[in-house]
Amino acid sequence: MSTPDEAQAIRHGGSRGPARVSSANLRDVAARAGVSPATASRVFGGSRSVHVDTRAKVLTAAAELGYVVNGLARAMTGRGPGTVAFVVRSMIGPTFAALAAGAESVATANGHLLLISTTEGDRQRESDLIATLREQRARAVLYVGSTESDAEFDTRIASYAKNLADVDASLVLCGRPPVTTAPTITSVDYDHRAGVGAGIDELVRLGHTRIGYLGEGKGMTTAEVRLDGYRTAMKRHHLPHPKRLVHDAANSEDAGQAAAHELLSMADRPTAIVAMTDNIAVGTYRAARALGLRIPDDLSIVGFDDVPIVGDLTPGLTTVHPPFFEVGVRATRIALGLEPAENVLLQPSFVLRGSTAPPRRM
Amino acid sequence: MSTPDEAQAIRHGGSRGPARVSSANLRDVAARAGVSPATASRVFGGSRSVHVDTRAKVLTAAAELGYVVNGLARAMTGRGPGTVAFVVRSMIGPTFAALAAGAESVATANGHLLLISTTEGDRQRESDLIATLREQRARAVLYVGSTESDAEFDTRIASYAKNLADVDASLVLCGRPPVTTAPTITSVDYDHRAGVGAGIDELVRLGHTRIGYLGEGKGMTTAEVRLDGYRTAMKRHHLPHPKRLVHDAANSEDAGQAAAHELLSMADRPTAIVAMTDNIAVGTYRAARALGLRIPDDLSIVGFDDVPIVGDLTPGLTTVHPPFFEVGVRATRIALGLEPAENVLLQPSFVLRGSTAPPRRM
DNA sequence: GTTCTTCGTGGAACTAGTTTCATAACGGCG
DNA sequence: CGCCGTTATGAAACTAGTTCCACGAAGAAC
Repeated sequence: MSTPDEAQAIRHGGSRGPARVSSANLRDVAARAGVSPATASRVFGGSRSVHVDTRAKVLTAAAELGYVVNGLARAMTGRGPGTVAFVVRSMIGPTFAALAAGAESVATANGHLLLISTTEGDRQRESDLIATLREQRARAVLYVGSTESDAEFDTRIASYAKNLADVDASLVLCGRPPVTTAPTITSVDYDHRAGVGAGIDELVRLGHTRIGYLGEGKGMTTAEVRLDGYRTAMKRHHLPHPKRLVHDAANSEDAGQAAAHELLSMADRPTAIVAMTDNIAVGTYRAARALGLRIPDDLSIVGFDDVPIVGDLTPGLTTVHPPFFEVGVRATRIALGLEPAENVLLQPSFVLRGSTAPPRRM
Repeated sequence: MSTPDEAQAIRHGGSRGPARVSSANLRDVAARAGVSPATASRVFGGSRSVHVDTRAKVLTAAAELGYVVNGLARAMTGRGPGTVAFVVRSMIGPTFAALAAGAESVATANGHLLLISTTEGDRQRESDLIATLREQRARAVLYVGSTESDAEFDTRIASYAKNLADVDASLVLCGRPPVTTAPTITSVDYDHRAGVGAGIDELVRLGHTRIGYLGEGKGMTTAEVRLDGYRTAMKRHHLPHPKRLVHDAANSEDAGQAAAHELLSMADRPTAIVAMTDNIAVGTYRAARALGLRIPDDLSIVGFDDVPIVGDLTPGLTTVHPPFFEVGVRATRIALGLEPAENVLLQPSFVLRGSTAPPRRM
């Protein structure tokens, strides 16, 4: 049916298709160099005990054949770079990049590669992804960001952790609190409560007593913790924080604007607003403008995230700067076993700009 | 020296070290199910021709052993997800995320994984990275963003392309112009010249004749193309564009501020400034404020990149919105061979906001 | 009732490196 | 000069799946 020659032709000339017939392999190189595959392997594997002349012969043969070590085959034996996976809901958004950059720096420094995947909040996609990462023998998985705070999620993440542990991969939560029902899963987070608290401390210091809050109230971990930070701080200062002062707003400028408009339209509107995120704070700027309120004279605003450019708003937004890069670094270090797997809670810094001032009528 | 039992113990209990002894492999599963490895492979490989009963037996055995397909071994035979690599100078910065998101969406949709690596502008690191990606048999490499525009770079990128082609991987330039000396390397870019041109058209329409430019002038591809867009548009409108109107500024707010300060301190200062990037534009806002110039009354400003929040500055920044996501999508499609490998030049959109107005003294 | 398919399955040969174990050669030391 | 340790190397057995080829059995067509 096909002569050897034809077969040869097919092997090398095969037009397309998945017929990935990489040019030369280690055995070819070894043969051409007149050594055994074992010796050739030693040359590329970095073993010291290869005679210089032999090494030269192998290297020459490799160059002549255009040989490239097959990392996939190498990976099977545990050599070569491993992968660290960065699993996040969405790449768009300010918080992602710095966190990923931190993770990447550690991964790279340790000879690993960083895989980034988004779930888009889709459970199926998420679980397929974990399955794939398991199969690909990812060394570590960073599960990044806020998620639903319900029992179903807790079960899900616990099962991911277990599944990954089966293949010696670790799972680290990143930028979100630990899961109470699965305390063995390490979390590297920053102190949302302290961040919001710092904002409120400053507002109280300035003399504010009616301080509103805009943000999601339920369902997402980050949202809940930040709201709790508001309530806790208000309590600490013995200030009232009735439900009317807390309006629900998703993390977007438009949602923030709408919620702020409502909150600021009340007769006894607050003199200051703490926003769950800078996006919401920016929406609050818009609403305040639309209502003819001056910032910070008529309304003080505190944001959270310290998104770029936000300092150049008029006035610059007073906000909380989370240590995103550092979170990425620490999470990856823990995931790779470079430091003990203990929950980490990093401190954000408070960035005082122009959007906060004493209330007008004191 | 070691009895079979001890060996067994070592095999399974091996404390740490690289002794990645994953629990069960395909042969174990096959043995337990009483079938051949070939049949077991068919079950997991998705081949249709396996008897339902057999399939069930294999699946049961796999479950009992906690078997997880080894994607690394699978990858060797060309099956399983491939990887698309996203190579970028730095992850920090606004342009990166949307581009990566576009790339990821296409990669994921086609069953691939996205690897992200930064070079930090380090040649050694970059070339090591390409070598690694070659070894790992990445299917496609997206080389993202601006780079030095010198002959050395052209040589370098051409050699990357060749090296990658050796292992059937494609290289696509992404968000930067083609390399003239290596025309076989596909580029997916957006029209920087047209973007800057649209800004100048608008300024001219408003009556401006003295229009300055702030940005890097030489050395980086994106910078050169944008500056060229300025010069070309000015020429088209028969407007003077002497060197004095063009000040050098790196892509940062501080650099922009410094350069803008200089430019605006001239006696015959321009009535409008086109900034290479929004960062520089924000710096220009600062400089204008410091000099007591009102925007847009005393000075019109046009940015480039449409970074988030920039619309909420006072006034909102008129700028150019590049189709980052789409660039990522198209580049990945081309890199994966889903569309013909032809250079793509996408059109940015012009976003008219409040930082542009007629000059005061016309 | 025989031939022709088709289905299900196993054996063995692939994908490509790494590593253990054994052996040979060589130099140093007694 | 012989013994011992080191170095260099190869054969073969690993890492784990996939797939071609062949064979038997069952059902379908003639």
